[in-house]
Amino acid sequence: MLRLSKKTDYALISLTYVASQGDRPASAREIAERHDIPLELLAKVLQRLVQRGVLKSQQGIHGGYLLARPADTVTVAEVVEAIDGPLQLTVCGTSDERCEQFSKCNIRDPLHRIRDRIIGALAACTVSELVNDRHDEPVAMPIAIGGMAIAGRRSHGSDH
Amino acid sequence: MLRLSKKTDYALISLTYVASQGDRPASAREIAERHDIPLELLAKVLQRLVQRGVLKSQQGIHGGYLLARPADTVTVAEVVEAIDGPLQLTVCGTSDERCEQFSKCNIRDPLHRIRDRIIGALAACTVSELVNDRHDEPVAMPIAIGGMAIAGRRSHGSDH
DNA sequence: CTAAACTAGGACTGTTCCAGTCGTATTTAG
DNA sequence: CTAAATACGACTGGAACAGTCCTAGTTTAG
Repeated sequence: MLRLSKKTDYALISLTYVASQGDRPASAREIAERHDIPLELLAKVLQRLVQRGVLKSQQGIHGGYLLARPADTVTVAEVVEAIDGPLQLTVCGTSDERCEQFSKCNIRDPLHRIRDRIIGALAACTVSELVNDRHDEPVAMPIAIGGMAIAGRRSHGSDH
Repeated sequence: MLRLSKKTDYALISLTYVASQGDRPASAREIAERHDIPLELLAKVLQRLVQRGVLKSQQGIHGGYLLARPADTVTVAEVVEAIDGPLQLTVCGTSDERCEQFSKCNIRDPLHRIRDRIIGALAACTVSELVNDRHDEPVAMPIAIGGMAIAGRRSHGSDH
């Protein structure tokens, strides 16, 4: 354990990409294809980032996502919490939740301090830094990757 | 995600307790009862810590576990790695393992740096510190004498 | 020598929770 | 009106963790 969820991973990848695109809105489909991420899953991640005020969305046919705030104000810690919820090192909450073993737990406080330090490590990195350190082709946009990129269209109500 | 496994949690609790008992070996049963941990599961955790050279065991009827090294040389990072294996923030390994999305991943290096910082946070805390900060009834601790101290089993200790 | 209490360790089951999918509604542009 | 996009809830599958069971080997007491 002690790893990021895939959703959080996808969120960071997406934010980095969106930030690298400046004012041009990036659609979920575009992000998914460029990074090999399941579209439907990615969509939910992006929507949650919108709810949390990290991204803003533009609906409609030429819609997509943009950063809601400057890239250097969005920390990795914030993204992790937005997707996975508050960081808890153990099941018996980090604060004052109750668990049967609570009173018998001899390492509550030190663990709490370690948690704070981990959050600190996550908070020390912003999306802006992610963008600067990425190694990513800026906007090449390969239309055909080993065949029809759009071939995987899902069935929609054909003739009715 | 981004939480410790129960096993790691149990390992830290056990090490803290074992360390607090000085030269008296603590049995798996004793640790399990005092902290409400399933005995069989705990046993495997302790065995792994022996294999990793963190604990040493004493077999036979009055057997149990002792620290294999001074408490201030055992870090939380080491315990986490002993139980959960090497820390990986994402499935596509932190180093040079391969995953399909690897080449398309735009946040590899920053994530790697964050991982190092987290390990640093874990390495900064030793079992010795855990012992000092615990809030645990020390169980009648005439350790200096060693040998005969048979700690009574306490079923419920509700402090605070 | 035998029984009891312990460690050692493999095999097995149960369960949770993440990852991914599906279906449908809504918005926007041409 | 239709196509392409966001929005969102409900559902399924599966991997990995959590926990159990069983057997073997070790040491001490009587």
